[in-house]
Amino acid sequence: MDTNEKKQFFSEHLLAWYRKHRRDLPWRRSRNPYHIWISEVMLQQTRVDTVIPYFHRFTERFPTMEALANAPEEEVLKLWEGLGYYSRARNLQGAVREVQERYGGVVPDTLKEISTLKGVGPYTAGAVLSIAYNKPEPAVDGNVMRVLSRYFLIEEDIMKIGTRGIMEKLAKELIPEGAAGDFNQGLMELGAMVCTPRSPHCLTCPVMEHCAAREMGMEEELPVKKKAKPPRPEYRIAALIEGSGPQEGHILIRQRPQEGLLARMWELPHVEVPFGYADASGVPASISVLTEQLALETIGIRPGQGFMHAEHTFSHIHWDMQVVTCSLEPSVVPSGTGMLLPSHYQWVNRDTMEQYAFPNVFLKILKRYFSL
DNA sequence: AATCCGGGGCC
DNA sequence: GGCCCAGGATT
Repeated sequence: MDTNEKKQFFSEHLLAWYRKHRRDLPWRRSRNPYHIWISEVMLQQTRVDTVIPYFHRFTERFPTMEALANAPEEEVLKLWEGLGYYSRARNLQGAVREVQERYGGVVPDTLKEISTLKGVGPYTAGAVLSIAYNKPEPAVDGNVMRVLSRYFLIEEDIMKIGTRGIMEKLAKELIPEGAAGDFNQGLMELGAMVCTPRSPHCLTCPVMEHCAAREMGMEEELPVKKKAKPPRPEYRIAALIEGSGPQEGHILIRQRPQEGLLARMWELPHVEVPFGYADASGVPASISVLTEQLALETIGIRPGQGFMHAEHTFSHIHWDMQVVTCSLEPSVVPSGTGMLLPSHYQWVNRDTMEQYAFPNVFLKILKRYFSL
């Protein structure tokens, strides 16, 4: 059997398998390019089970591009809370506004145009074009690279930028006439359900007969993937600043800067401390770093007790955080300005905190504090 | 080409 | 508790 026959076998059997075994997912009930676009952005780096409830809430609140375009950014961020990679949400809203203004409210159906939109890279472009418009464009994600690397025994490192190009060329050749959407979804469905990273279910695979990796007994060794660098550790101390008087029952939170890590999300005031300050015995030393830093922002605090320890891993940073309760102490701040709250600070209680978008690590701390 | 961006599941 | 998964933007 030559290469072309293997390709044809693959395309035919995969397509038939998908049409029989496809999962009934919310976004597969829609032909709305906007809804399909939302699902593809949410599905970047995020598994199906996690995305489903977010997709329902998001499309219910923003059923049309007009609704999303006109919404305040904080509300979009709040609906994205917990999903991570928050620039996806900001880019999506920006791109939808662009579609409203530049494309008359219609998601573009050409590779050139759709690729100019914020947050729409080669994968998302191919996915939306093929699924929403049935255009014969490849949509190569991690699932697809795993499936193709195994079936065709491709041993290039999939973390390399050039490997994706090889995969896209191959994936495009495989698309059956008039069935781009189903075929691309089938490729991803196979990767998710059968051709899994570990312990692939080869015995139920529709293309096992001609899978090169399977023939060689190499299915577990593929795809080849260079290991990522471990995240660098950062030691931090965070303050649960408890209000008194009119602010009884409230905690002070602040909004992060416009750019960078967790941009514009809300958080507990906290500072990075040097290594060695933040372990259990080092808490007293790190507290003074916290007090001094907040004093510079005109927030005077008197540290209280350790409340909890929290860890959070990003792809490139690991936060190791001690959380302490504090009370306000205006006298810590020189020149008596301590009672004026900087505008990016805000008091919240267990009810009003619902209005602000927090990264998961702070959400956990606040929920425990308020016994939610 | 390398780094910056979250968060969750599996064993 | 350690390992794996991984698109897009930026530099």
